[in-house]
Amino acid sequence: MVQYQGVPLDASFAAISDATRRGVLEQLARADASITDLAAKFDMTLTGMKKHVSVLEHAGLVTTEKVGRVRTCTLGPRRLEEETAWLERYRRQWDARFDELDRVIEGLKRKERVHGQQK
Amino acid sequence: MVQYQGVPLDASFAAISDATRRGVLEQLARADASITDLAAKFDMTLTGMKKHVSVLEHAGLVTTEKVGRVRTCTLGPRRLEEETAWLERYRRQWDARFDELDRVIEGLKRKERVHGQQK
DNA sequence: TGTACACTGAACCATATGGTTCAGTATCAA
DNA sequence: TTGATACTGAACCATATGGTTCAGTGTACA
Repeated sequence: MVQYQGVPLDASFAAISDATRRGVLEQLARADASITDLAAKFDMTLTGMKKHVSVLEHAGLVTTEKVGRVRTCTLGPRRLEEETAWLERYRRQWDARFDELDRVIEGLKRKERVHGQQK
Repeated sequence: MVQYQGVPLDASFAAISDATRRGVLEQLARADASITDLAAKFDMTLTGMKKHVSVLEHAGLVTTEKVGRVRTCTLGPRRLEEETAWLERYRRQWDARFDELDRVIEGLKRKERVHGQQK
């Protein structure tokens, strides 16, 4: 099986499998924000939001920097390129698989016709 | 915030956040398989593999049909289109965000130059 | 008929997840 | 210096996850 060497697909797909975290990413795409900002926006405690941000940070999707009291969150370096690539490859395989099935079915139909003629 | 009405992004992203399940999908892209086949391929008990297949099935990524003793697993109807769309939209926002940052930085540099001249 | 096979469900286990509260620490501002 | 703000870490909770074993049920086949 393919090993996806060092590519943390697990971590990033898990990170974006949560609606709150997807929302945080979209928010940060509009503007940087503090933990307090995000906690307010998503109606959650600071501690709760901190955990979500940590998950996103570990997945490389967000970077943070603390200046004074405030930790500012920014979109991280990763653009979900490997994830997009995986999905696109999967879709190509999916298409290929169903094209193949179509051919198999066509083959069966053809055989059926021949069979019918032989009767 | 966007609501993704009825679109089970959570379920599908969670489903593909597991390496075993991604492997199962790739396997099924090559050929249909029984639970026993998959369990053997991924060195797992039947019960364990059944659970993974159930997760994929609930996410609409796999369909199964039991004939006699054997449950055959096939790629499901969903091609991860919504998921791909979400990722692509995110990447566009990411790009836009960093273009904007570039402009801001350019602006600061320009100001800095003007400031320097005023001294 | 009897035996082997393929799956299924229940129960269990360890760990992770998504949240909270509470008790800090550090910083800002008056 | 005092008080408010912003975060952080520990502890806790309920539930989910990823796996197992064990005890079935139903099917195929000699």
